[in-house]
Amino acid sequence: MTDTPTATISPALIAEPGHSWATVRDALHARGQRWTPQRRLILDVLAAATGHVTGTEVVERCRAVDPEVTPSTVYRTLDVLEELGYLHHSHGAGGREEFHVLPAREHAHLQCERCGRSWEVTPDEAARLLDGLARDRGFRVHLGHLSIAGVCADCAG
Amino acid sequence: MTDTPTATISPALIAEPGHSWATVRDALHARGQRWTPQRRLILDVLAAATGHVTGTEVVERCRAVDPEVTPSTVYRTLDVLEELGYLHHSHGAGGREEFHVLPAREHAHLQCERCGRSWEVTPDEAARLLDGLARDRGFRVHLGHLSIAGVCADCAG
DNA sequence: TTTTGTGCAAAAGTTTTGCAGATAT
DNA sequence: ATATCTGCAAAACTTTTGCACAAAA
Repeated sequence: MTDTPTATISPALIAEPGHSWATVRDALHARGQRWTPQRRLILDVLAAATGHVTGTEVVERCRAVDPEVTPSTVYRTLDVLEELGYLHHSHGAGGREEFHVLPAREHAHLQCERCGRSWEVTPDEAARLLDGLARDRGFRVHLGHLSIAGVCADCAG
Repeated sequence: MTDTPTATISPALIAEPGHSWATVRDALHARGQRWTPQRRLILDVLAAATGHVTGTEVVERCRAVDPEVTPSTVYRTLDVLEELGYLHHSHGAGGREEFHVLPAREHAHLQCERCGRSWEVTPDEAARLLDGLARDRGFRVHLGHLSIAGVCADCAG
């Protein structure tokens, strides 16, 4: 991994600034915490991330917009947002943390080891496995933390 | 994670030196590669690891036996062994690489987020999920790379 | 004004790499 | 003899932490 392109980030990667983060802001305030420009930027980046992003990616995309933003701020904010429940993280193919904004329903990720693309796996699809593990072992799977690696249809040829 | 105990490693963690690694040695030779004391030690450590170990753990356990062994040697050997197919790695709760010697049949891991214990998930148990993904999406899951996080029966109370 | 957040810089932890010398074949 | 391995040291990379100053409430 020597290729860490500080490339220009496509505008599409940053959510439209008009997005209302009122709920998050209120949740922060309810805990005596602050609503800052940096936190809004980080949320914009997360919201624009289709599926998931690594910590490094969030840092890069934030810095592409505002070079003043530092890694420490990003990581600390990701922690806060996860505590608030607006964010989950799992571990992708490279073993790096992958964050995603909490969607309507929790889902797992399917990740192709060859092309790197990823898809969501809904609770329905995973139901049989989850139910089986719950029934046989009493194990409750944390679906949002589940990353399934393999080879996708296209790459299998 | 400031606690990296260089603690004495229980003898139980190292496989009996009598173990025959003839197959691995032959596979190495078949590729023009060398059979070295360091590689044998690393295999002993891996074989004694119940289920999985992180790269750091392999390093520590090797050094507990022979302090001369260096991280670079361990990581390079792990790569070689994985290329040969004697080893697989996945990513555990902390996102760190977890290696395990390739068992008779490939299996996934179930890992409790509270107590940290882990169990094997057999292909049978995961079959429904795997078959579903293969049928509906043409996605072939890499079972040995699958680490399922959640809460175990004991911790759920 | 008081507490929380930020940027900076430095550290921590894991894994990788370059290289000269050692070793397996 | 010769290509592969090893140990050492240093680097790469991601993530964390301490601290003084800035900013939010």
